[in-house]
Amino acid sequence: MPEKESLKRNIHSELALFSNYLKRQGLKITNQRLLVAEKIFNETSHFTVDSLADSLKDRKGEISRATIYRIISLLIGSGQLTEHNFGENMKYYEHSHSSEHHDHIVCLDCRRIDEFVAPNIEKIQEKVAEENNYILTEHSLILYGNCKLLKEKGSCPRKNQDTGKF
Amino acid sequence: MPEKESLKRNIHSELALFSNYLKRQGLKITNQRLLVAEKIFNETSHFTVDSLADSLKDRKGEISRATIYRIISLLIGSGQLTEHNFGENMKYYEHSHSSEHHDHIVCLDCRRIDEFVAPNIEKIQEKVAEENNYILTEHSLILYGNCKLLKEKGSCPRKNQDTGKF
DNA sequence: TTTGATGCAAAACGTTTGCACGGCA
DNA sequence: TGCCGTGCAAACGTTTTGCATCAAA
Repeated sequence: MPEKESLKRNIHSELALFSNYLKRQGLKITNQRLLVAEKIFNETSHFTVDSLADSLKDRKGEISRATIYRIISLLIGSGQLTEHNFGENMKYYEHSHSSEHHDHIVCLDCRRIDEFVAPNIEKIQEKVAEENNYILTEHSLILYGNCKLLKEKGSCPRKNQDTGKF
Repeated sequence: MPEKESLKRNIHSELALFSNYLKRQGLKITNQRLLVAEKIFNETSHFTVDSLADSLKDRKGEISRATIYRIISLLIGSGQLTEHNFGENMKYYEHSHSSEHHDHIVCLDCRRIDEFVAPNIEKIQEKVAEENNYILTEHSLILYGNCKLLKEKGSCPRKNQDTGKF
């Protein structure tokens, strides 16, 4: 797929989407909201509130954590942000691109998070839900393991640049 | 399967297993450890530290939360307890019976948690891990939805004894 | 001008830990 | 007796909230 180009283009339409959402809800379009939303739409991977706050520090006039949390709620409400629980004490977030649904595989060595798509699993999930008399609305599938390549090298360089967290 | 009978029998062997584990580790066998372990082995479903603490209140001499947390760690260490993240801020636990591995389906109406077994999914997971160059060590699959039966009845009675979460 | 948004600090929440006391081995 | 386990309260890390101030509409 065409990478950089379509990414840039999407950020504008994502911001427009978000603005429309705010208007529709009778909410105000503020600098903070646009700034945080843009930052999030530019993220290429999974992030935490902590890492987001860090990456926003250089912006003129820091944005408070309280505000970041509140904006994250809004973006989840607008359907543009997805929340993940990777078994830690803090939440991870991911810009929900309109692309295909995916699940995650997490390396227990270095906390690297990879994505994969498994249409077969999705189908079976539907069947399972049906069998159990549930109407399926969402799911969370996380695989945990160790990257083979890292194993070969002994351990991962990222393992030691540890933030203390994942 | 034969229900009540085998359950009772298992609790004794589970307690023996736990005692042996403690001895092997050079740890002491205390009243609190036996009491909490027994309570957990008697649980038929998923529970939280909160619900566990509640159900232990009537025992002579309450057991402190700190101790409960510490005993839970031990039971996870002995392989007799499994920790789950169901997307809430608190952890759920489940006595890991030696029975077949299962995954969970959670009702967003009433927080009911059902279990299911899907060997096909397990197989695909192995394949996915292989394709991504991971050695799979564990996984978490949670389906979220609404029980059909509850839908038919309008809503679930349990829905209103809400804890405010989910 | 009006009302909602922000920043700050404090609270909330589940969980962990330091420490003095108590009980198993 | 020695040493580990316990209970208490305080600490912790993440997230939420009350409130006075600020800015979008």
